[in-house]
Amino acid sequence: MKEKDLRRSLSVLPIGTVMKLTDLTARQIRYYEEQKLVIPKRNEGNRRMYSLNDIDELLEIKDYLSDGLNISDIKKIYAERASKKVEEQKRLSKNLSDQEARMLLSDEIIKVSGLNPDDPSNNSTF
Amino acid sequence: MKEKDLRRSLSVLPIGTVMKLTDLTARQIRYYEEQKLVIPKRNEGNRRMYSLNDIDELLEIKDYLSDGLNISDIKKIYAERASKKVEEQKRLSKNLSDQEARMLLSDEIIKVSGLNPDDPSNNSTF
DNA sequence: AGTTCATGTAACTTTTTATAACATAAGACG
DNA sequence: CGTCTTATGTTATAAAAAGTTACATGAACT
Repeated sequence: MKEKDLRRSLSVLPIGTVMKLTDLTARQIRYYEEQKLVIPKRNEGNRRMYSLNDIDELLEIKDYLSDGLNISDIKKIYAERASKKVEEQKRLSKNLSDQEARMLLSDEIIKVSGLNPDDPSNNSTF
Repeated sequence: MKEKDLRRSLSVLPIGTVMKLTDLTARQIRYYEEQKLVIPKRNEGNRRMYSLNDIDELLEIKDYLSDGLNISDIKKIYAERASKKVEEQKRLSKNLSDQEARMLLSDEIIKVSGLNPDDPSNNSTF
């Protein structure tokens, strides 16, 4: 389900909302960014804008920390996960047809360019 | 799917985000509120906070307006829809057991009280 | 020509967020 | 024990975002 991924990766939430949703302080959220754990997009005015995926990551970090792990432990977990993803990616790319490759590319373009509010097929944005 | 409804009704988006998502100006969004079409929640600092449902309504209003309807036409459509909902509600309430009624009530309480960030069953917020 | 509707714009205030610097409690550790 | 590190709190200051209010305006209607 590709569309859901898109929605979840839209950076639309300001830090105040994230604070409420995660029950973290702004200080904590910015600190985890400083530690390169969750790096939000910025809007034109330099405000941090978070996605639903970012929220999930922050909640995960919160859990790990309360379980006694420290930031570098968490970084290791993320590194592990990332390398697994790369492997999976390699495995998949072996049997991608040109057609499929084009589709994935267009998905990426949509993600980078943001929403297209005039597209009438976007009945429900989320 | 009740959980999805809850997510969609969470007021988490500031007006700036809504502007981008709907391609409406702040003036337009506030005007539709003045006309009682989409009335957002407010945060502690009096800022308007919108839900995903609000976004959908705004997009619908935008469509209707560009189709040549005016605000009072749209109000009529909404009134129509609301009365249908009331009928449906009446019809359903006929065969609700006490058990079901209690469940619906607890759903309402959750909605009104906002998120419970400490509930460990909330694995993914959205 | 005058009125209404939907929207633009400008002025001014309050709230939110950013950055940076200093402070500190709790553990780790020689 | 004293010191260092880690994660977080606090405070000061600046800038961006958003609130309200009032006035302006083009298009459509009568």
